[in-house]
Amino acid sequence: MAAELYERVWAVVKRIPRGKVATYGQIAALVGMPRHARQAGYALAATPENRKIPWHRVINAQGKISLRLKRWESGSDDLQRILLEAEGVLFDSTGKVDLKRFRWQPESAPEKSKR
DNA sequence: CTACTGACTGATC
DNA sequence: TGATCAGCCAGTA
Repeated sequence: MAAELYERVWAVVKRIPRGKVATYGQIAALVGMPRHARQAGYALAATPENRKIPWHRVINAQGKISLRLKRWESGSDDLQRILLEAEGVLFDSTGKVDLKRFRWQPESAPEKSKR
């Protein structure tokens, strides 16, 4: 079952150091799914609270909070954003994170060479 | 098996 | 910067 992949995703997410963030595509690639960003998101969506997973450190490639912003509970605008700011991740005027500075770059994921 | 939807991504306008 | 289009995979109806 894909549940194993989920656990793998969570494991990767847990490896994200405080004050850093990672994109879905990045996580997906780390777990062995180069083009499964969506599924990576699925895994995060299925992340059980009891797992203590810093899911808020996982954002989209645009450096913005995803979640399709469709069902945020009244009152809590951007919980994810608050949590990230609390860890040192800053957002710009457009509400985006400076991936150039806060993107988590795992050793196993050489992300050099200008794209 | 086909169709639709979904925490996405990258390119283009 | 922001919106739109198409591509990708998986789960569910």
